[in-house]
Amino acid sequence: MTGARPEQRRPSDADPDAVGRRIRALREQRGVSLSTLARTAGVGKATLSALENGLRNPTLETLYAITAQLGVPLAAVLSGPATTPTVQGAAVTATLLESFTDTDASYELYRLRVRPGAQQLSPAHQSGVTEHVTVFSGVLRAGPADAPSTAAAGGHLSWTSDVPHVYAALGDEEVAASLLLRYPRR
Amino acid sequence: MTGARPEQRRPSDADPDAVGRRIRALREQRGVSLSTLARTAGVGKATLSALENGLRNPTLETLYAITAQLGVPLAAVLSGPATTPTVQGAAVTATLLESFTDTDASYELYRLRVRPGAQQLSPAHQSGVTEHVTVFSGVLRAGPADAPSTAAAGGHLSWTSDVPHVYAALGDEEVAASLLLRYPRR
DNA sequence: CCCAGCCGTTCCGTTTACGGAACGGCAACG
DNA sequence: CGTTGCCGTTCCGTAAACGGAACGGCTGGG
Repeated sequence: MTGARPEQRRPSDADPDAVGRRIRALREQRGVSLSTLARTAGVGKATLSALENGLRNPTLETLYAITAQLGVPLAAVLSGPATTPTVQGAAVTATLLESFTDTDASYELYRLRVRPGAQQLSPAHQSGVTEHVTVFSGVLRAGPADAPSTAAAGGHLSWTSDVPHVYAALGDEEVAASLLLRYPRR
Repeated sequence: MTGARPEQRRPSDADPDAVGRRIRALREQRGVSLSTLARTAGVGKATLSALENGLRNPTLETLYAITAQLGVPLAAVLSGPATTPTVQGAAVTATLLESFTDTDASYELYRLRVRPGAQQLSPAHQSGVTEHVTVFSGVLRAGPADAPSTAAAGGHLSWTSDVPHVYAALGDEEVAASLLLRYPRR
């Protein structure tokens, strides 16, 4: 590095490690080999390999060639949902992905993370609010406080949240899930 | 359509000229000089100058340093404001909100819009892929082509998408919904 | 068993993005 | 006028991102 400045680490926001992991995940999800993706994207295997392992700081052109071939926007491999509002609770972290309103109701779509070994009780919402949860990973126990249900990866739960309700991760794995809140128009 | 990944993209995403113009616009909008921004962002004036004039292919690190100093997410200079990756089909528009991978499977969360008066048939996915749809508004008829189900606002449908499947909006109202695709790890 | 083919990583020479410094242009001031 | 100060651009040596090729590992076939 130029100048006699102490090496500054920037592990957080746009670190090459996270970008590399996302690219590798997208590639493997499509069942494509590194060699093939490198060839079809028009970049060197050395480049793609180093990039996926976070050993390089790619140029925009390289990143674009790869994400274009993967069929995702460039932003998809950069740091996650940027500057989105997040709610933190005892056991649950919720990130708002999108909100939506139509004539009958308004909706809020959240990304949920539930930490293991803790439970979170939420007070009742206004009457008529429903919650829909789809579990990505882990085992989730959630629902009305007096009658929660359990769902594993791929499962779906829904309930009317006009009574107090709970969230808990069973086992010692963090639960990832999506949550859709539906607020009927009053 | 859910079979086809987003393949279209706006060409401006990685156009160094457009990126440079957006950075220059953001900088001037804040009334800060090129020299000052370069110093506070910790990049060379030569770099910033060349970048703004579209003469270089910046690295991720450089872009991040500059956008962080400008106080905007990196994605803000890659494409126009509020652009999201979108797949268009005959009847369905899908916007990727988030993708997620864990040890067992990977997930893609989409925002769906289904136009009334049309129907869309999607080919089978690889074996084991499941789709979860939660309807925001309108009435959706969707599922395996030989046995689709119907859901109204607040309802939820899910099916295994290793056979051809259909999407259609019943009535004359557009359907808004969320779609979660789950790809088991092979 | 060997060999062919593909995998992802490593090696290495070339290209190029990088920042410090030098430059010309412009405005303010004595 | 010269001088000073900041502007954005250009020059240039260095560090590093790049792709081609070579490499070792694994798998399937003869």
